[in-house]
Amino acid sequence: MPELPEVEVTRELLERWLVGRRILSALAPDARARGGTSRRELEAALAGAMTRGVERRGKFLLLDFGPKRRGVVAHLGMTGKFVRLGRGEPEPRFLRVSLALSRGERVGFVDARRLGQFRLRDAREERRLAALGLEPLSRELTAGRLHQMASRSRRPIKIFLMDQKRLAGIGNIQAAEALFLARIHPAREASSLRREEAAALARAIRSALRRELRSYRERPVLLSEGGDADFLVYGRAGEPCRRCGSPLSRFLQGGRSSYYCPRCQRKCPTWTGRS
DNA sequence: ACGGATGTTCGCGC
DNA sequence: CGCGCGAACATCCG
Repeated sequence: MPELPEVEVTRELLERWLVGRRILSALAPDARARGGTSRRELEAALAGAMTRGVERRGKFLLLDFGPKRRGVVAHLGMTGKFVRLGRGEPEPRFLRVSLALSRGERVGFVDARRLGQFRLRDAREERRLAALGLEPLSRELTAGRLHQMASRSRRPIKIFLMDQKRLAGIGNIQAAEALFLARIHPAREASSLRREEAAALARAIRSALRRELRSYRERPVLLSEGGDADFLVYGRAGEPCRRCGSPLSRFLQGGRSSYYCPRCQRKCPTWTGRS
């Protein structure tokens, strides 16, 4: 599930696999889902490139080949992943882009559903990247800024959290996990959050992301196998809440599943301290 | 067998 | 501009 933590761990992998190594040739039989760079252009631009660095912005991965070459912007979508193939290793299904390195090694972008992207950077990509909101793991995320942004949105807080123009990198799973940690009901209107709730939420977001990062770093097998880490609430409808034991609930928000604990995450908190 | 759900983003309407 | 919905795609599950 490619949200910020998985994308960050993928970035670390790509850094180890690619930085300082030359791409001898590239094959992109099926790199584009809905527009993007043409196959010829991609292959021509990547052949001979030396990878200088791999960055992450929100859920986007950026390959840097130095000032003389166009970089790559990649997005995992829902099913995208990067794999490393040794000499003679058979190609996996749904291989979209393959980068040949020395010693017969290859790094491949695999994406069954083709909702991911692997494109050369251009003006349009720059605009998309520039439109991304703040990095939730950086100092940019403060209680004050979160409260200020939330106070201007009438959407449910969970939908708000997943808006990449506000915070970059949070998806359906991490939104559910963070709201559980902060004890906030996912359907609460964003602008109704009190200052201390926003502060708790800012801490919860960092905590949920770090927890997930740790889980992927410890067991990177989860990445390649597409397995799930164990979540606090996501995907656990009917199972007991890890905090209070009540059965967790599921409902639809914007067409996507939301999970929460009806006891820990009240729509009308009774602890506001004002009544 | 078939309908519904699955982590994503984008573009189109209001 | 804010917001909600459906599309893009392929697979899996009951």
